[in-house]
Amino acid sequence: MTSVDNTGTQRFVTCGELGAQDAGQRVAVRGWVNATRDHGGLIFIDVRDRYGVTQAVFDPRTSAREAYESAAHLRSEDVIMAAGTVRPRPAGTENANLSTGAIEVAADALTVLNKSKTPPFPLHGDADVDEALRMKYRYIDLRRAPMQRNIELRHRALKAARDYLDAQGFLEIETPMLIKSTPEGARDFLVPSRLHAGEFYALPQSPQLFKQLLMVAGFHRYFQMARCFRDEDSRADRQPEFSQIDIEMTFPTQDDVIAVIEGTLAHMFERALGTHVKTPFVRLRYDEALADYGSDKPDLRFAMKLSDFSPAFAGTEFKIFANELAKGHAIVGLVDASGAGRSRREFDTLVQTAAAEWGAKGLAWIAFASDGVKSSLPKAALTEAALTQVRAIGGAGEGDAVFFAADERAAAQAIAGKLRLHLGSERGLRDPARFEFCWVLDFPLFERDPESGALGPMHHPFTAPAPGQDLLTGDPLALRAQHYDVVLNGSELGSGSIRIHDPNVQRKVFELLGYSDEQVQQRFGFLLEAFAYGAPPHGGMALGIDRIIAIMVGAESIREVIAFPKNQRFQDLMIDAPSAVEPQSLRELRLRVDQPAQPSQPNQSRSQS
RNA sequence: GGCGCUGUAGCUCAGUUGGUUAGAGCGCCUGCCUGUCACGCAGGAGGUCGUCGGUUCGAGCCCGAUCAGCGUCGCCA
Repeated sequence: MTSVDNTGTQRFVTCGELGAQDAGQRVAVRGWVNATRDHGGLIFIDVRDRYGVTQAVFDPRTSAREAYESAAHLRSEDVIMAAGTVRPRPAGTENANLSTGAIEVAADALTVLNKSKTPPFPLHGDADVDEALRMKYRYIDLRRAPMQRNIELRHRALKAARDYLDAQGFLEIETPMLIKSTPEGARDFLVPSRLHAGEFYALPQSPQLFKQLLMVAGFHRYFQMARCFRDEDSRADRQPEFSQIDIEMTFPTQDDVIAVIEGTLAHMFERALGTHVKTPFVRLRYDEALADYGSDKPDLRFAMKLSDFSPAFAGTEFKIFANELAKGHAIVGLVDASGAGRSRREFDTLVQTAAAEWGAKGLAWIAFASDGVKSSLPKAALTEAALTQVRAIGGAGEGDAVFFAADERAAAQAIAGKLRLHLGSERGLRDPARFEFCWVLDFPLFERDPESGALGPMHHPFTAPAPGQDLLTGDPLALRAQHYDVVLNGSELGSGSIRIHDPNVQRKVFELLGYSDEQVQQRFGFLLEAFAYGAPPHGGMALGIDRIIAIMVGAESIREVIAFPKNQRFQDLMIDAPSAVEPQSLRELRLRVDQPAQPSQPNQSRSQS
């Protein structure tokens, strides 16, 4: 092993910075062995770091003998330092795929800083490696170029958001992680207190109450890159801990908050991606979003709006539709342009998908084919008047197909909305490189739990009702909120609202939600107390960082943009968490576990050592 | 918690109707190779077919259970 000389005549450089202008310079590169090409004579070593790849060449005629022999034994992922002279590559051997492809380092010295075992999976190439294996060796997975890109882009985007918000007068303020558990909303992660045996902290589901108190405290404009924790059952693309850009401001109108969020997002996309985002974003009312797109987070990358076909079938004697309409339900559908050419089998598959995956009771269709009208519906439904109206309502012509879901209006819209997304994907209309933002406004203040029938907050119980409504008379479900969602490509990026600052209004809302005075006092007493000491009007928003970055980089999963994510069962396969603790720890906490300790066996089937 | 898919070499995957010694590409090891760049060529090693049980003369393949991973729904103010 040859040491790099320490004469100070060499310059340490990254693997991405050398170019033709550096020819003749004496340099040392440090990094990982990306690939080796041993020609028996010449040995090429690709050295990799975050910045790129640089080719080092060892030549038996010019390199020190020790260095040359050492180079012959290099393997993937060894960590080395190679020193030598930068020279242009011989004509015709330049590599246009590398930023440093015009030059190479004619290496005469080599230090092996650390050998590597053979990595458990290849670092280059596009092979789809088992995600559990990637997670167990996340530090290796993160060396791969796409992951390095994702993590760096995340940094750039968050830096852009910080810079923008700072320039707008927002202060970044941290809020506590050990807080009080409240039974509303998602399940809390609990942290036992040793000093107060039998009592627990909760990890925050969001800094919601603290940011409101910061407004009461007069900080005017607050933001935080906040970590949030929710102990819910796992689901696709959900992490037990996730990050939000949490924002709150004093004396805002809804438009003020919207302008700040639009500016923040536009700045993030501009600085991290180089993508110009048009502002202001399109605004949709909640009812309008549901009616046109069957979703409160519409994907506006394509049109294909839904229509209400109820009038077309109002006069027909087809029992199923007639019964639904008699119950006040709706027949919601959409036109599948040029869809009449689908085979019977394709139609059947769609109908089955609708039933199995979207919870549809049924899905009817009419195809206006060139050789006549075909349909899953019986003749009773297909009167000339009905067909004429279907064409008129949907704007359907020959060659088109029309789908219909008959159900309660909200359910029919939801099914048609899912079909819309399905057809959009099928037709390649959901281009991940396009970014279509919108706002959804005028949400209801409350929603009814379909099972318990109880009234619950649509957003959270601190959301202010729209002005000019009487809270105490009339249907609470008809009340509108000053609540707004920002949506990108069919994903909700964030939710916000103008908050209630009047303790009397807050009490009325709690009352409508059915909270008893004792419950309110116990859970939110400190908030009402604070509001009694001069609470300014305030409002804000929280943006889901992981989702935003995932959409920016076109990743399918937020796990691709989180350095150390947990798996679908919320385990960390690398450090093996969660895991049992020492009995002594439990004794100190005065806890007894009501379940025999499971011997920890993470990743059993794949475990190597 | 429900449902679905998957589990074969270090990695990605084949494996026919249940039938002799379970294969390929990449990786790994050895040798050759002086302009390659995921170098090339030759040879070699490497397997509890996730686990347990059952059916069978015989199971990678069929049946049951179980574990694990992923997807999806409930749930997530």
